[in-house]
Order: sequence, then structure tokens, then C-alpha cells
Amino acid sequence: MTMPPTFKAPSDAIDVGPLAQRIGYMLRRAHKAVLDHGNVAFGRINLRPPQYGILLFLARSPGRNQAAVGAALGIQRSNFVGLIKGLDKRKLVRRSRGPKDKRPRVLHLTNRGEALLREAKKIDAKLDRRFDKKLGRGGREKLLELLTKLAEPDKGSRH
Amino acid sequence: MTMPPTFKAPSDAIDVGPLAQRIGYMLRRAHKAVLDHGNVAFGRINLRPPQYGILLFLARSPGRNQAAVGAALGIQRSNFVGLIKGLDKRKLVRRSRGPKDKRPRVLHLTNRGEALLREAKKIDAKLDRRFDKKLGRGGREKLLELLTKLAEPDKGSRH
DNA sequence: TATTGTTATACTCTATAACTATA
DNA sequence: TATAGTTATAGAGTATAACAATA
Repeated sequence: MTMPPTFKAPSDAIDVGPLAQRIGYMLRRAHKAVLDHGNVAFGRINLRPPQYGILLFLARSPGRNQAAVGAALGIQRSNFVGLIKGLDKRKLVRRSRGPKDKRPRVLHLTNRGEALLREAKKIDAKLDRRFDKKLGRGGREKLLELLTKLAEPDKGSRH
Repeated sequence: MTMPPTFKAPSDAIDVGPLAQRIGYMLRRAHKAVLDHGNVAFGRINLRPPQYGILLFLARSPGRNQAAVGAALGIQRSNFVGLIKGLDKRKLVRRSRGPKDKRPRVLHLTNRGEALLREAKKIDAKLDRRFDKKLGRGGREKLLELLTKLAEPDKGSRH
């Protein structure tokens, strides 16, 4: 197994050696690549990817409060405030207070929000086509399956 | 396809609906989960994951300068300074200046650096075993293959 | 002029503590 | 007292500009 040192000098691919086998490193690189694309694409309709996530979630599960939506998306409620305020100011979401419990702000998409979401979904589909081209047949489904397993909380973590 | 609203209330799994099918979202969740584990594990030997990456890279490719190592790891040279200084202060790496070109600082692992890297590799292997358990047989290899494809720069991006 | 390392700075994402108003 | 939203703040990670020394 004595291998000669590899110097993949020429093209734009860099030989990072054993790093290419590290899950954390490759997740970082892949996430950044995908995020960069998302920022550019959604930026055209003035949305950041997390805000698109909020719209998408509210279309399916309207009527939740901020804490619930934030928890589902993995965003702490304090950090959620800025995101949702941005959407509120643009009249993409409605934050109503119920007459019974006046603490929670119940979230709904407005008509404008639904319209923008339709645009955003087109952008998203375009992004997916680009990624599908890279990942190959069945690649996206397999990737999502594996990422879901990684993201699941540890069972019986005796660490 | 009229599906009833899904309320996966009980366990710790949250129903995020269509978000679970978004590559960017799942990459973010998976990356964070893996990073959290890495921070805890490598924190025990006072390393942050990017610093482990530097040691790993230098063991395989010694004698490069900061800009080269940073570029290979996807870290800008300005942001690389703090990371490498931390390793230098702990005598894990040597930053020498050649007599010919006095600008670049040529990087090598010290004996201490090699010793710590051996410890770090054990921690890394332990992390991998944990991830392998989640990912199942062949999961890690497949995941790395897909992430590599995603991280590759776009060819002929006509955007 | 270009390159290497460096500093300073800013912006995003994330994390924690503390406040308010409600319950 | 507990909860929901909010504010402030701090820490990573990342990005850009500018500078000094060197080539």
C-alpha cells in the first residue's frame, strides 16, 4: 500500500488527503457550497434561506407560534425574532395575538407571502435541478436519507 | 394526494414537512450535529475541528506555507492567522522563514504536534464509529462521495 | 507591480442571560 | 412560578480592505 505522494496540482481540485474522508470537513465544504448558491438565488427575491424555510413551514403548518416554528427549524426563539420581523415588515406573514392567551404570536402566511412562496419554490426547484445534476441519479434521495440519520439526536448517548 | 395534516407530536422527531427534503436545510442540521460532537470531543485536547484539520493536512503535506494550507482547507489567509498562531504558541507546529524568500512561513509539525495528532486521530476514529452506527453499512462512504460532488466547483456555470 | 502574512472590520449564525407581559 | 416574545450581548465562522515586508 506504499503510495506515492499525490500532488493533484493542475485543475481546481485540491488534494486535501485524509481530510476528504472526514465527515465534518466535507459537510462544511458541501454546506457552504450549497448555501452560497442559495444566498444568490433567494437573494433575487430578497429572501434568505432560513426565511424561505419559515414560509415553507407556515404553508404546511399555519397557526403555530414563533417558539414552535423556531424549534421545528432549529432556530432559537431569540434569533427567530429578527427573521420573522423582516417577513412581517414586508407583509409576508401575519403575527396575530389571540384574545385568550395574549402571549404567543400566531403565525400565518399572507396572500403576499403565499405569492412570494410560489416564486421561491420555483427558485428552489431550479437549485435542486442543479444539485441533481451533480449528485447523479438517486443521489439526492440517498443524501437526504443519510443526512437525516446524522441529524437525528443520539439515542442512549452514554458518551 | 390529499394527505391529512401530520402532527408527529410525541417523540423528539419533529415533522418539518417539505423542509426535510431540502438539501440546504438538511445539510445545516447534519453539519451542526456533527460539529457539536466534534467540538466536545476535540475540546478535550483543546483543539478545534479546523485546527485538527490543519494538523492532519501538515502530517501529509509538510513544508507548505500558510496561504497554501488555508486554500486547501477553504480558510482565507487572514482567518488562518489566528488558528495557526494558536498551534504555534502550543509548539504543535513550527513556522520557519526560509533564507531565500523571507515572506512565506513554512509550516511543519513538531514532535509535540505529531504526538497530539495521534491522540486526535483516536478521538476522530471514535467519532467515526459513532457516525457509522447512525449511517449504517457503507453509509459513510456513500455520504462522502455525495458531499464531494456537491462541494465541487460548478463547471460551465452559466448561472 | 505582485505575493505573504497580518490587522482591522463587518456580517451572519448561533448561544445565553435577562427583561416584559402575560398566564 | 412558568411561558412567549423580546433585547442585548458574546462567540464562532466567514469576507473584504488595507498595510508592511519582501520579491
